[in-house]
Amino acid sequence: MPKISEQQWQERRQQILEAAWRCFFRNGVQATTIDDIIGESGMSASAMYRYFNGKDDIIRTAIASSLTGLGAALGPLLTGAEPQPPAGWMGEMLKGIERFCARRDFNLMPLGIHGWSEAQRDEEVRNVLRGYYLQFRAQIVARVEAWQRAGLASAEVPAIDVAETLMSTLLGYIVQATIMRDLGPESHARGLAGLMTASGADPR
Amino acid sequence: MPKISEQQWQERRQQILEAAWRCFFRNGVQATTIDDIIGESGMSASAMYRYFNGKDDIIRTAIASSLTGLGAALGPLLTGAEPQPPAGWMGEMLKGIERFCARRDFNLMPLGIHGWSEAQRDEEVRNVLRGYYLQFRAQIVARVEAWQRAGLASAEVPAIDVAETLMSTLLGYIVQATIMRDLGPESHARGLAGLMTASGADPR
Amino acid sequence: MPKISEQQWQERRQQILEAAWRCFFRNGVQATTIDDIIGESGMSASAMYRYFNGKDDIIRTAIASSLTGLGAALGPLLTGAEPQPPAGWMGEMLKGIERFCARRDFNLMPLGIHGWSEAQRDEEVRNVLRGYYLQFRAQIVARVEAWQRAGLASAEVPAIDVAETLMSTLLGYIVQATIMRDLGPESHARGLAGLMTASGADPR
Amino acid sequence: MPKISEQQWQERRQQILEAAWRCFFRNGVQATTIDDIIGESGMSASAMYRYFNGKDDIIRTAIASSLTGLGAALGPLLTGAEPQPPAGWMGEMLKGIERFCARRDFNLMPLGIHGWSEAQRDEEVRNVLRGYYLQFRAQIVARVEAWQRAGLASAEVPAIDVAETLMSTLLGYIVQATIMRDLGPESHARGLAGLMTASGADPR
DNA sequence: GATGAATGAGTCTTCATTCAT
DNA sequence: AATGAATGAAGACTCATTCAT
Repeated sequence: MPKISEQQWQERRQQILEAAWRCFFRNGVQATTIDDIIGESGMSASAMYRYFNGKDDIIRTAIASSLTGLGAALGPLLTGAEPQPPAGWMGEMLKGIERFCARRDFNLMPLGIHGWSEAQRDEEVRNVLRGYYLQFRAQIVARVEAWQRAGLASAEVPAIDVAETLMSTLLGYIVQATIMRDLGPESHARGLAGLMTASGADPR
Repeated sequence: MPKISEQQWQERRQQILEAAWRCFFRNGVQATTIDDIIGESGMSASAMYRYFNGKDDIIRTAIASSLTGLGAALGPLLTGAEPQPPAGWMGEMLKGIERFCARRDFNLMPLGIHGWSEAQRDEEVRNVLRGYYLQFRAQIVARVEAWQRAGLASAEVPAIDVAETLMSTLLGYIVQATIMRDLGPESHARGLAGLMTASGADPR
Repeated sequence: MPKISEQQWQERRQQILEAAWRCFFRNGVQATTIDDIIGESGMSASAMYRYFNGKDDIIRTAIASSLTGLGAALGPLLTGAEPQPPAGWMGEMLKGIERFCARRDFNLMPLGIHGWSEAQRDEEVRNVLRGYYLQFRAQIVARVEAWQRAGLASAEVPAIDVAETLMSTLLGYIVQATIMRDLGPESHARGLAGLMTASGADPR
Repeated sequence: MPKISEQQWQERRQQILEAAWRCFFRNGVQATTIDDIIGESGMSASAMYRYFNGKDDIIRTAIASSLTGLGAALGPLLTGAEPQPPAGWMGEMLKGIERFCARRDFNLMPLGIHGWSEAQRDEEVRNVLRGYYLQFRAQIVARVEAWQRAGLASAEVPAIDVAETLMSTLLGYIVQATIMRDLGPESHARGLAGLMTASGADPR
C-alpha cells in the first residue's frame, strides 16, 4: 500500500476515538480493555498501534478531543456579543452541552465524568482538563463582567468568584444528569432565576 | 456463632475500608488492586475475604460508607432550624464538605469523583449514590422552601428547581476543587451573593 | 498454605533456575520465552513470578548462579598450595570446567557463551561477569607469581600479562568446545607444554 | 532478467548488512528486530525482503560476511612466509583482529560473541562458524609446524594441539576485550613470551 | 517494481480469587 | 480459623512477514 494520506490518517484516528468513546461510555475508562476498543473499531490490534501509542494515548486523546469539540460547540455562547442574562444563559449553556454530548449510540457526559476520575491518577490528564477548564472559566469571567456592567450581577463581587460559581453549577449539572438522570437544562435556568429574583437581599 | 464480636467485626471492616480509601485516593478505584488494599490494611488475603465478598463489594461499601459519613456531617446544616441565607449557607456547606473530606493521609473528594465514574458502569453503585443524593436534595428543597417563606428566594419558582441548581453548585465545586485546585468555599459564597444582589431583575 | 520455609523457597528458586538452564541450553537466552521456562519448571506462570521478578531477573540469576558454582568448583585448583606447573594446571582447570558444566540433561558451557552475548546488551549482566572474571583472574595472578618464584614462568614479564593470556586460553577453550566440539582438556595441556618447552628462546 | 545490475544488488545487500551490524552491535542479535534493521538501512520493509529471505538469513549472512572479511584481513599473517616467532605473531594477530573489528560507528567484536551464541541454537550458523574456524586453525597448524622446524615450538607435541591452544588464546582475548575491556594485544604477546621463556622446564 | 499498512500469533506480566495446610 | 501460595484467564503490547495498491 502506498503512503496513506493525511486525511485518511486522521479518519482512522477518528474511527478509533469514536470506538473508544463508545467503550468508555459503556464500561468506563479503566475497565475498557484495549481489545474492547480494537473490537469496536473493527481494526486489528497492531493496526491500531500505528495510530496510537497505547491505551493511555487513546484515553488522553479521547478526553482532549471531546473537550476541544465541546469548546467549539459552546464558543458562540461564551464569546458572542449578545447580552443574554444569567438564567437564560445558563439554560442555553446546558442545552448546548446536552446537544454536544448526545451522539447516535453513546453520550459524552459519562466520558466527562470518567475524565475527572482519570485526572485524579494521571497528572497529564489533569493538566489537559485544567487547561481547558481555565480557558473556559476565563470566558465566563468576561461574560460576568458584561453582566456587571449591565447591572445583571453585583459589581461589588469579583467576577472570578461569580464565574467559579457558575462553572460549578454547569459541572454539577453533569453529575446530576448522569447519576440521577431526572433533570434538564430548564430546571437550572429556573433555579438560578429563583435565586436572583429573591425579594429580600442576601448580604451574606 | 461467630468467634469475634459484632464490634470487632465492624472494626475489621472499617480497617479495610480505610485502607481502601487510601488506595483509591492514590490510584483511583479501578487501578487499585485487591493486593494493594490487602497490603495497606495489614491483613491476609483470605482474612479480607471473610469481611467482604470481593473487590466490588469493597468499592460499593467504601463509596456508600463515605456518603453515610458525609450525610451525618452535613446533617445539622441541612436540617437545622437557623434561617441562614443562601450565600452563607453555601459557604458553610462547602466548608463542611472540605472538613469532612480532609483526612490525615488522604482526601475523600477524589473518591467521590471516582464514585461518580464507577456509577456509570455499575448500576448498583449508581443506585446507592442516587438514593443518597435524592435524600440530600430533598433536604435542600426544605431549606429552599424556608428561604422562599423568608423572601430569600423567589416563591414563583418551584423549590425543587432551586434545590437542583444549588446541588449542582455543590457538586461542581468538588470537580473544580479536585481538577483546578485553586478555589475555596468562600469563593462560591461570594459568587452566589454576587448573583443574588444584582440590581437589575433577571426574569429569565 | 502456611508460610513457606526459607529452604523450600530456595528449592523452588533452584527448580526454576534449572529449568531456565535447560531452556537456555536448548534455545539460547533471548529466544527462550518465559513460558518455555514455566513449562519446563512445571509451575504456573504466576507461581513463578513469586520467586523471580521477571525474565531479566531469571537470566541474571541463572548466569550469576552458574558462575558462583563454577568459582566454588575451581577454587581448590586456584588457591590450593600445591605448585603444579602451568601445562598440568591448564589441563586440570579445563577438566574442572568440563566436569562442572556437564549436567544430567544439559551443559552449562553454551550458557556461558549466551552470558557473554547477553553482557553485550545488558550492562548489569556485564558487570556481574566482569566482577567474577576479575576475581578469577586475580587468583590466576597469584598462581603465576608462584610459578615465577619456582622458575616456571619468566619473572621478567608482569604476572598480570601471563594471567590474562592464560585466562584467554581457558575462555577460548569454551568457544572451541561449543563450536567445533572436537577437542578436550588434554589438548591444551599438551599445546601449552609444546610452547613452553621450545628449544629456541623467543624474546619477542 | 533483473532490472538492477549484479553490482547494484551486491551494494544493496552490503548496505543492509552494515545496518544489521550496527543494530546487532547495539542490541544483540536476538533483540534486534527486523524493523530496526529496516529503519537503520533506510529501505522499505518489502524492499529488504527482496534481498534477504528473512531475519535468519540476515543473521547468517551478517556473521558469515564478517568472518570472510576477517579471514581476508588476517590472511597475510597466517600464510605469509616470514618466520615471526609465537609471541610476536600473537601480538600481530590480535592487532589485526582489533583493526578489522573497529569500524566507524560500531565494533564487530560483540557481533562475534553474538555469533557464538547464535551458533548454540542454529546449527546452520554453527556450521558456518565451524567451517571458518577449522580453516583458520589449519593455517595456524602450518604456522606451528614452521615454528617446530625453527625450534620455536617443541616438535614432541602434535602441532594441532599447539594450534588449538593458540586459537583458544585468540578467541578468549575477544571475550576479555568485550567483557572486561581492560586489555590490549601487547598484553598477550608479553604473556605468551613469559610462559615460553621460563627457565625451568614443564614436562607436563 | 516498490511501498508501507495490515495482520495474528505470540510476548511478558498481572489479577481476583481459592484452597491446601 | 487463618494463612499466603497457587491458579488460569486476561491484560497490554510487539513482531516477522505479507499483500493490496
